[in-house]
Amino acid sequence: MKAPEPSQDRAAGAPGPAPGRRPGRPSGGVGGAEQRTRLIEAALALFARQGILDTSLGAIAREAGVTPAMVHYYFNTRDQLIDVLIDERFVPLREGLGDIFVEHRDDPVSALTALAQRFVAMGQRYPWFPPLWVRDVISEGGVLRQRMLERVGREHQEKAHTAIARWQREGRLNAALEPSLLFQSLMGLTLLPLATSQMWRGDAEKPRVGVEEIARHAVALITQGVGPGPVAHIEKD
Amino acid sequence: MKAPEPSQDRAAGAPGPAPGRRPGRPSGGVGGAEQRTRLIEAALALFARQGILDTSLGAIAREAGVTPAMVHYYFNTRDQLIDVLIDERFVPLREGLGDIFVEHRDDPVSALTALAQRFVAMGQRYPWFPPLWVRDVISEGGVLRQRMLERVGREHQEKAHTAIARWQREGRLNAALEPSLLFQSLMGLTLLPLATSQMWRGDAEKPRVGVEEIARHAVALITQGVGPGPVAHIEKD
Amino acid sequence: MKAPEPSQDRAAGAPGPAPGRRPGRPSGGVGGAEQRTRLIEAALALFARQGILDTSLGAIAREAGVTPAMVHYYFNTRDQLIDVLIDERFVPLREGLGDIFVEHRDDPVSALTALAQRFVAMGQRYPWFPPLWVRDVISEGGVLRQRMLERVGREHQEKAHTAIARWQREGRLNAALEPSLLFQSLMGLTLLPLATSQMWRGDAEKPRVGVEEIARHAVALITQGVGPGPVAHIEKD
Amino acid sequence: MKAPEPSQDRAAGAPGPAPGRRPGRPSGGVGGAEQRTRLIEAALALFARQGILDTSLGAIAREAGVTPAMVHYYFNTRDQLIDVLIDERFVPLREGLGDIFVEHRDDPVSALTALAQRFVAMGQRYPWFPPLWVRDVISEGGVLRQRMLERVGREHQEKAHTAIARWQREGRLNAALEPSLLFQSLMGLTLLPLATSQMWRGDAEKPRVGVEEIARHAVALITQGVGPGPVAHIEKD
DNA sequence: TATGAATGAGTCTTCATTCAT
DNA sequence: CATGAATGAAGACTCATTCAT
Repeated sequence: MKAPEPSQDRAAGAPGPAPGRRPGRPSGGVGGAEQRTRLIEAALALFARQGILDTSLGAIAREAGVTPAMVHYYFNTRDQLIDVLIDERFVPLREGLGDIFVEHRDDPVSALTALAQRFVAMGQRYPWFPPLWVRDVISEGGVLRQRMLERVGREHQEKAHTAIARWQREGRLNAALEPSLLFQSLMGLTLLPLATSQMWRGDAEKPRVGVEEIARHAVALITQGVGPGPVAHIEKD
Repeated sequence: MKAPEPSQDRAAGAPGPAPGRRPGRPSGGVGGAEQRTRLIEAALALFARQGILDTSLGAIAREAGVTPAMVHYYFNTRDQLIDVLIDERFVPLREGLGDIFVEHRDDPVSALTALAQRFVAMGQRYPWFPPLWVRDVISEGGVLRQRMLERVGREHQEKAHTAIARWQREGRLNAALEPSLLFQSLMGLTLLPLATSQMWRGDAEKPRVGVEEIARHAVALITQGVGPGPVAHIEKD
Repeated sequence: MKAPEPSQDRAAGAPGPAPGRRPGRPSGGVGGAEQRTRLIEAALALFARQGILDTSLGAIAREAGVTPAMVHYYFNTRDQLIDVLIDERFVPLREGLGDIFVEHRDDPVSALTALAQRFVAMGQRYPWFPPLWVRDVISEGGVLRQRMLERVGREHQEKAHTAIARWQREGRLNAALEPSLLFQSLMGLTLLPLATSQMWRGDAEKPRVGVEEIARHAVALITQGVGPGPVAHIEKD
Repeated sequence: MKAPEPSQDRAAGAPGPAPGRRPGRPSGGVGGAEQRTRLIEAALALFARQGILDTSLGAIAREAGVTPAMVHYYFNTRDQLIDVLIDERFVPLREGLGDIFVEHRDDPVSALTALAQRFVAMGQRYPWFPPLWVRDVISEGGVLRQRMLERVGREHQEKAHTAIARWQREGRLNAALEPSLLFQSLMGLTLLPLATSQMWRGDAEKPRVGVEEIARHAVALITQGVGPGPVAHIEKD
């Protein structure tokens, strides 16, 4: 209960000596900021592996080698931890994404190709990204989905849609595509296989399909479709 | 986890005898098998909405209008409920999928097109499928992923890979594609947007992108790629 | 975390046989409503002894010989338990209180005397009442204070004030008294000593001042004041 | 306990390094004794507002603008802080109280009147006193109750009882009163309304009943009782 | 003098599961 | 066939306290 402030029966429970230091690094200093980073990374790793909702703070603490109370010490609440993750790790990922549209303003195919390659590179560099994107960003009810929208808005998406629609009107892009789906398709073609392959886990067996293959496959699909490609053109000619 | 925000479901009527007398008719028979079906469907709906791990048996019972103990009565354990779901709902979905490869043996493009359309149709008919596929089948650590593999194996996939590779050798399919990724790409292009659009929820406002658009977009992408298409080329010529 | 619905890592933790029945009455039936009553009474006893905020649900459960989870089974949350207490135990206490004003409409002194005696009787019959009144009703920030106001409102108080003010105008009541304080004074003169004396605890040593003395003292004070009383009048005469 | 409602204090700035850099000046010296006094006063204010058991050391530190560790630095443990409060703030309040009995040795009515006025004055000067008296001194199980008894004993009370009893034997005081209750009655008539009125809180809206009214009411009640007073009687004659 | 870091214990709450009826 | 009662385990969060710096 405790309308404004907690703690009960406190008088009853004597302080207790609690002499035996048990877990974690009892002392020997790690440095505050360092510990915080360690926790953030542990959280990202576990969130990617198990999903956000299904990862307990205790699990994160264990992964980082500290007590669960430490997680609260640094982030106060689970929600705030997630907010930190979004602000410090997710939001920065978007950086420079818009530039691609600007640079390749007149060549949509190369723009989308660059975008696909960028996604793959991101997924390789930040292995937690693809799984989290799949599970907690695009899934309805995904934890990050709502928060990202709150924090970041739809601006970026809208811009992309506009650019795509323009290209279509100019006859530079397959007019049968749905502007609002293309972006997602690109991410799906790249991040989905990255999320599935366990390559980002240290202990996994050698994966059959590597980052290279994923990038090549995605680019091939978006540039040429599944058909036999240039050959077909030649034949047509 | 469980933030301090009051759980919506809890408010609706908790397990205890507390206030609301609880739903369902206490007696008056519904018929065993019927009840079982009702529970399975409630489970699918909730699993799709919230993810499997984040749906409690109590929530399922509430959704179906019975007591939590009933769920145990019919399925014994949580794990067994999931197994039932896989056997009775997921596995059947695969049925007839192989036929497409046979029917379109000599025309891979139309085969893949048919496949894409099939996925969209499946997603439309079984609205729980796309979200569950995204969250719990392809996501690493997804609950269904491991079990599906145990129960179903990779046979199907292997067969598809073989067919695709053959088409590539025969020059009928873009050779730059990765056989083991193509199938997943197809599903991604169709199920991903289906999972994201809330169209499967009855109470959602009219979505901007409907099933039609998703199918058309996917087909356009796989058949022609993002480029302006052969027609444009011809015109250019 | 868990936006709408809880439970995490559940998959990881196997059910476990939990063979050893430990506390409580493992079985042997107590009957639902009976248990509920038992819990309410345990709660009242502890709340009276330690205050509401400082009594943990665990303590209540222990007092009633059940697991803490049982408390939630019957009351869902702490707040709801308190609401039940208010509705089922506190509110009924007020019953018939207004009648006193009606019965003694023309004799304020006997009305207030009756009121004082009524308070003492209430405190004797429901030993949890005086301590709870002192700690959680009149104390600012007291848990019951706010809730009682929400549920019951000030109606009763207002009525009493009006009656008192009328008596004063009619010259039947000491005009120097403050109408809005008189009611509280009466309760203070009766419930305060009842709250302090531990007589309501079974294990206390024989108290020096019993219920009788408290009632007599309060009545004497309000009817005659501290002065030597009738004697003075006689002398005056 | 601690209901799900977000603790107001927590929002203000939790212990962790989380977001808000924390209050106070990190360095720049305030002077030890000064700091100690500030803490004592913060503690008194919060204890009065929320009760002793329900005020965390962290809340006190925050109120005083220092780190929670500082509280320990100055007082070692929670219990010792309370002891300091008793010794330095509560015990001194008693000072000079006995003199009243001596001064008005032969006029009990004016002695008790003076006493009542003294209580009101104390409550006005030390606004933390009435709430703490109600909640933590008179309430059974109140934190201060036991400690006060240990540190101060019943001496004072006994003396008062003796004086009162003597007056009664001498026919100067209403013989129907209970000596051991009179003192408490006096405090109840004065401190109780003082504790209830939020006047001691700076931000409260103008209270209807001020210190003046409380004093007048208490004096009127103890000197004349609730009846219309001797005057009325005389008139009747 | 002062504080950041860290922890163990405790609180409320939820949930899967069991069992007697 | 169905359910109410009950429980153990776990999770998030708070807090008093310690300690090295």
